[in-house]
This record gives sequence, structure tokens and C-alpha cells, in this order.
Amino acid sequence: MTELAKVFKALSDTNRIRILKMLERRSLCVCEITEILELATSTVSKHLSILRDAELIVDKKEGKWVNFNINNDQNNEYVRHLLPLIRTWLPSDAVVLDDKQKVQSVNRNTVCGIQ
Amino acid sequence: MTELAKVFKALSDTNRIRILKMLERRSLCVCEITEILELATSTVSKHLSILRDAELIVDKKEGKWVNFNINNDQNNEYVRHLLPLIRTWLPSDAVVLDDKQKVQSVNRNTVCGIQ
DNA sequence: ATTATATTTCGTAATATGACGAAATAAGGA
DNA sequence: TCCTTATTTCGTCATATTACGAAATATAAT
Repeated sequence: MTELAKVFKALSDTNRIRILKMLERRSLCVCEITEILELATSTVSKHLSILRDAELIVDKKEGKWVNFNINNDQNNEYVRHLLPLIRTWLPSDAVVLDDKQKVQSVNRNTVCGIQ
Repeated sequence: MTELAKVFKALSDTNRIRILKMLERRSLCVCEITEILELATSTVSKHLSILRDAELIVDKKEGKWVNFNINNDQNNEYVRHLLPLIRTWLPSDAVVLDDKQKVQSVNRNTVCGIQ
């Protein structure tokens, strides 16, 4: 039961819902998500670790970057059923639409580590 | 989006999941749930108000008692999809099974307000 | 090797949550 | 009416969560 509660808890924060909805578009690195959410990098990293602990997302180290993606494994029963539902939800939420728009234009090479 | 987060937050606590699973058996009053969860009445009342605010349950005042029930209205899209999923989950969770067993035997007339 | 970049971990502060008991509210029965 | 019962609300405490910046870690580029 705690595992189910953990998944729901991961989904109970609007910033984490925004991250999941963004990842519906494409995989993203921490700095791209940070740019869109306008939060500190450390805060975004924590949100991502909570989503990963709940098995809602997976990460893959690729060179300089860690790419985060929706977890498409079918291993976790809760995640397997919830992610498709979430995909159908919030189709016209202003914030979600704006975030997804930004996902199109954001570029990790111009966004990350500019001094 | 906050409404969706609210539903997930309501579902993110194990005591509230236990309440929902108990209500799959039959409607219950506050004192019956209190008896099974072994929490203070005020705590259970708070949990129930969180579940009600999320539209996961409904209450109906009947004489001395307030009976709580799963919300079977189809008004809330999130609740409409989530409740059937939850109903299929945790079919063999020890705590949930024990709680449901107790729902069979608990009686509000012998449980409530004995001095 | 040294420097720069990307991310995570740590320490900390503000706020939220979950618990309790006591007081308030509401309804039923004597 | 007065007392009992069922529930909610309030005040409070301990713990959890979310946020930040700074420091640590890891990898890439020079």
C-alpha cells in the first residue's frame, strides 16, 4: 500500500505534473526543465528524483547530460495504468500548453551554463 | 491542474487509501472508521473531509450518523477514472484485507459513545 | 591537467501535513 | 428542556515537504 501511496504522492505536486506533461513531448535534461519551470536546479533535481523513485520516469546518462523520460516499462502496475490516464488529462490547461510550447523551442545548448 | 493535484494528494496517504478500500464494502460512519483505524475521531474526520473535498467520497446525514460512501457520481473526470482502478488494486494487501474483515463485524451501536 | 558544464547532495528556512485533545456544533432521546 | 451521542472545528505539536544556495561529484572540453 505504501508503494501506491508513494506514486500518488509523486503525482500530488503541480510542478511534478508539469514535468510529466512536458515529457510527453520529448525527453528533457534537468537544465531544460529548470528553464521552463523557473525553479532552482537543485529543486528540479529533487522533483525528478521523487518521480523516478515512484517509477514514473526513467533517466539515462548521455554524455554531458542526463535525459529524463516517461517510464514506458510495464513493470509497475500503478504506473502502467496511471500514465496513460494522465496523458489524456489536462489537454487544454493553459500552463501545460505553455510549458509544452516552450519544450519545442528550448535548447539545452543555449540554455545551460551560460555565464 | 490544481484540482488533479488535489485528487492525487487526497490519495497519497495510506490511512485515506484504507478508508476508500473499507468503503468498497459498505458505507461507514466516522466512529466505525475510527474504531478500525485506531486514530482519534478528529483525525479521521479530517481525513474524510480531504477525501470529500477531492470528490472521492460523499456523505449523507442520516439521523444520529453521517454515512460516508464512495462517490459514484460520474461528474469528476479524475475520480471517475481513478476509483475503478483503485478498486482493482491491493486485492491481497494484508492491512486492507484485515480492515475489510473488521468492516463486516464492526457495529456502530456497540462501538460509538460507550462510557 | 585544468577548466567549464551538468547534476546531485547537503544544510537550512518557510510552509504544509498529520496527529492529538478540548471545545464547539448538531441532532436524538429522556 | 436537559442530557447524551456523533461529528466538526480549533489550537497545538512533531514531522514532512518544498524551496533555495553552496558545496560536492562527474563528465566534457581545452
